[in-house]
Amino acid sequence: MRPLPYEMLRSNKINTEITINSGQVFLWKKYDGVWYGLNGQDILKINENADVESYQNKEIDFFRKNDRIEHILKTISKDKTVRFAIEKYPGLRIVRQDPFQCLISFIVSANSNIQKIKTNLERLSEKFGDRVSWNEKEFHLFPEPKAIAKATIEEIKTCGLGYRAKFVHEASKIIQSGELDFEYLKKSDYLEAKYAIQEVTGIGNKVADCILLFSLEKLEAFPLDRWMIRILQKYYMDEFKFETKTITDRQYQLMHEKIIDHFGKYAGYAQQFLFKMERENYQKKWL
DNA sequence: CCAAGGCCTGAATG
DNA sequence: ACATTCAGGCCTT
Repeated sequence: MRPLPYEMLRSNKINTEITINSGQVFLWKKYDGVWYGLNGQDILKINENADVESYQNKEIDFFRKNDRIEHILKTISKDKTVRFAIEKYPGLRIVRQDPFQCLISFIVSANSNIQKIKTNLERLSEKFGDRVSWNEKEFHLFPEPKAIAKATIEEIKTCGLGYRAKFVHEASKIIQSGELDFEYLKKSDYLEAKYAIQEVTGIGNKVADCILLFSLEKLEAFPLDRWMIRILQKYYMDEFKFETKTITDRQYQLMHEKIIDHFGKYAGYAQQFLFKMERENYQKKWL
């Protein structure tokens, strides 16, 4: 199999624009050509080189620069489809998010669309997050668990969450109580962590995998949403074909096992490249 | 176990 | 205009 171009693996340059617009994060904005993003109780400012400045002066490896990206890209380059995607978006990365914000974000994402998810989360932050200013700009931090936990479901609904408001409320209470401990989950193995967070109503297979991949250090998580199923059917095996509208737990799990067999333990990175590729293809049809 | 139906909301379609 | 449909699923029956 043809190896990836040497220069690409060497250059190792992160494309912040593409990474931010790859469906992983929702609360990022450009001010005067500079990206600012909410990350829990922190705000991140990034420059063209993906250097991160933290409002809280924290050391955050947001773009996972410590991952052995060259090794990972080689490992997941198992077929021409992923290789094409990697060659097209070599600077795409998976980010390391604040777990609570990530968890709430993807509960909100269920049966929704990016534009609406953004609006919902912005309103949630405005209503329940602390207001701060930084570099002469006003921000609302992402709400702390307790701030949402003590709100009523009706108040949460004013952010446009609909039936998800109840889930968001419940999740916040669980996190606040310490019943779910993110630091512990980061150290747990994939399945243990997945079972644990799926106890929260509103977190099913797909949402759980997003949370695990983007905030809990589980690079083998491979979120299977509508898009990914379509991609797998289109470019991969017929085994990924479904006649039914809903995918059962068992089907999801079997699919994930096949995916790990194919891509290996960094499958989550493969998912991100495939997803980005197909989304761009789709959008072009409408531009 | 599996499959169908309903769900907040708002933008896009007809 | 207005009604349907559908969108990065999930839960209940």
